[in-house]
Amino acid sequence: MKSKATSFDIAHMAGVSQSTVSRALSDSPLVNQETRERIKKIAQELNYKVDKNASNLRRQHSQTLALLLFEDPTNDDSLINPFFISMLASITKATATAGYDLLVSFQNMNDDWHNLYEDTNKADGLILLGYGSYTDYEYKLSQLEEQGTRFLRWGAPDKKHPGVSIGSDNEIGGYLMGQHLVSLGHKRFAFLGEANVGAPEFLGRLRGLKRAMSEASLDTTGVAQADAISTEAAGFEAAQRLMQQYSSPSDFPDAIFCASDLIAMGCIRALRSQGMNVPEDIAVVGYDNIQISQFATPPLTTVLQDTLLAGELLVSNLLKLIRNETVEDMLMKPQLVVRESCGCKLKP
Amino acid sequence: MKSKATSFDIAHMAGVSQSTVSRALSDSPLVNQETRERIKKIAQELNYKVDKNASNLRRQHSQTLALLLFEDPTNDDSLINPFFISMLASITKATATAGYDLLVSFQNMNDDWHNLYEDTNKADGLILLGYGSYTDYEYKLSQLEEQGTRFLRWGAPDKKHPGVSIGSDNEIGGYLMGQHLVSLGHKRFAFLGEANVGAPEFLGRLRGLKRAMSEASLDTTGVAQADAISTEAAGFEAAQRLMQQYSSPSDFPDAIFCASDLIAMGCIRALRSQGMNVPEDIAVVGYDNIQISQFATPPLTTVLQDTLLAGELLVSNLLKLIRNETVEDMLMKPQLVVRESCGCKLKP
DNA sequence: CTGAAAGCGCTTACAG
DNA sequence: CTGAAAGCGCTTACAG
Repeated sequence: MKSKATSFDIAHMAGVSQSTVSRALSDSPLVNQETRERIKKIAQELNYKVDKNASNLRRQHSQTLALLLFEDPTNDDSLINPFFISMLASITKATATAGYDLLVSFQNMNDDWHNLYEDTNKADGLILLGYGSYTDYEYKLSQLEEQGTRFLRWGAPDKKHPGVSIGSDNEIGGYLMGQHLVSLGHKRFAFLGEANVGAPEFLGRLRGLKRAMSEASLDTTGVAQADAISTEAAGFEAAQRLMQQYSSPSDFPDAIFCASDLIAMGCIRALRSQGMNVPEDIAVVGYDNIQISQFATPPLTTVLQDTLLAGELLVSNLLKLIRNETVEDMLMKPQLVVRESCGCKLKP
Repeated sequence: MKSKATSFDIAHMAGVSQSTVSRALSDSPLVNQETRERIKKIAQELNYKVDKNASNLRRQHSQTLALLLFEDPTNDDSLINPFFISMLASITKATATAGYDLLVSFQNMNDDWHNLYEDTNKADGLILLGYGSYTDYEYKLSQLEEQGTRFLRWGAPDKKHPGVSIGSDNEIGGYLMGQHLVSLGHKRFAFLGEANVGAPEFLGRLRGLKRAMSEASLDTTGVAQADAISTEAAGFEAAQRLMQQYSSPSDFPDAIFCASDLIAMGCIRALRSQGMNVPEDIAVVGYDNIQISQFATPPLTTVLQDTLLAGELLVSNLLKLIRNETVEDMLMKPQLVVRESCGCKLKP
């Protein structure tokens, strides 16, 4: 294993100075075309690559972005939210397209965050990706801001929090779903998913549902609800708890709006285990349009968030921040995906 | 945004030399305890962090690992194999535990691989994670080896390929499943999944199945097969093609061994759409034990690969390689997970 | 235990 | 268009 070539080796072989090698390899117009080509050929033969540590140190930036994934602490590793995975994939892609590298780290919100990368000049900027409220972490966010760290947050814009955020409009998502459900003739609803300030996404979806109900002159006070984090198992349990709230099956809701597809799948399993059929006896819908939702039985009616676009926006806006351009909060509009679990094939 | 503090700033404030600051911060025993504490306190107040670029440049290593994920080119981003996701999570965790950072990149096997990180000193070693054969990439692997790049490959050990690999024993996995299926009384089998040299994992699973059949004196020549990559959609189509191979339903196999859980889920959907019930009419089993397999209808009998352990082994062995220790190929033993889709609740 | 100094491999003013 | 030189912020022999 021979030690790696440096720009001095190339310079020596090409009979030029090291500065010229550096310029040639970075395609500086300052260097003679013929010289440039000669240098590049030698570099290739030696399999020379610019040392990023040296280059970054000198240029004072790292040409890499860091992604901090905050998973619900109750989840174990195997249960990474599929929605995050799509985001991970699209962020990775967008980062590479922009010529940056990506450092990935799964963080616990309660962790020390020592590895914030930007502190150590390992990354030029941070993307924070997690469900839930950032309320508990305001101090950390303020600290980031104070240090001049460039970061972007996935989630609902919230003027109370430091930093810029890009998110999907959950209220509209819930509203679109509510409208559809109402148009199908459903009148009594239940909501499965945490509905508290710690889960602003879910809360927004519920709010949208209620708005659609109000517009259809339905009474929103009777919407039953049971807490669930975004897992299949939590959805299963929440559905069981929900059912116990009703004294008799005749009181059951027409439709259950689940705050995520994973919850919806657990809900359907719970209903089935009680002998109920979806959507014949009761409609169940989800949110996220995760990969398997279309293959569920029945295929899930859900709300799609454009993760591809989201990843691109996150990356391009972080890059803007790094270039010291101003960036505004953004809210993306989600889209309804109608399949079978809402009962639309049966009731209209 | 004030510019970041350097070790010289700390030194100035502490009234010591910069060397001492550097030593104190790296917990060198050479520095006086009281001095060390004073320096550390100042560093914390200034929110000082060692510049990794400078440190890495000086120490000639980056304290980071790179993960190159090779996805089946036919898949789009949203369809990342769930098995890979578990591996990603466990590798991330193991890397962090070892005090390293992780660079992640989704690569197309056909790409140029310019970002190999190790070339550019951005990473100390590489983990290659992908399904399928490395045959087409032997040249690139040799090149890696030639350059002295430390890398480890997930997959079946293959003496023909350069580098060390860590993998799961697919032949044993298939064998365990085959044994179980045979013990349940199934006699005629089909296999869903690519069975060619380009898919050594799948091939190994099929081989294991056939070994179990042979041991039970079943004729292995009659095992029907249809190609499928590891997606639900491919499983669906493959199952349809498979069924067309039989002239009448009475010829149908007793059990279909799918090369992955995703394929199995597609297969079940296809059978169901033809009016067949799983496992009453036909048993279907998968491989991987992905998250949703336990929630499928029916819950999937499958083979579990310990991704947590796999991630840890990949990281710890790569670290050994980096320390110039010798590392041997490893094969992990998979485990049978019996649920309902094999018909075990019904036939025994 | 501490400090002065060299040097990791680049990029980029500065001078020609 | 090219080269000599400075310097990015560290770590670590070397000398005391």
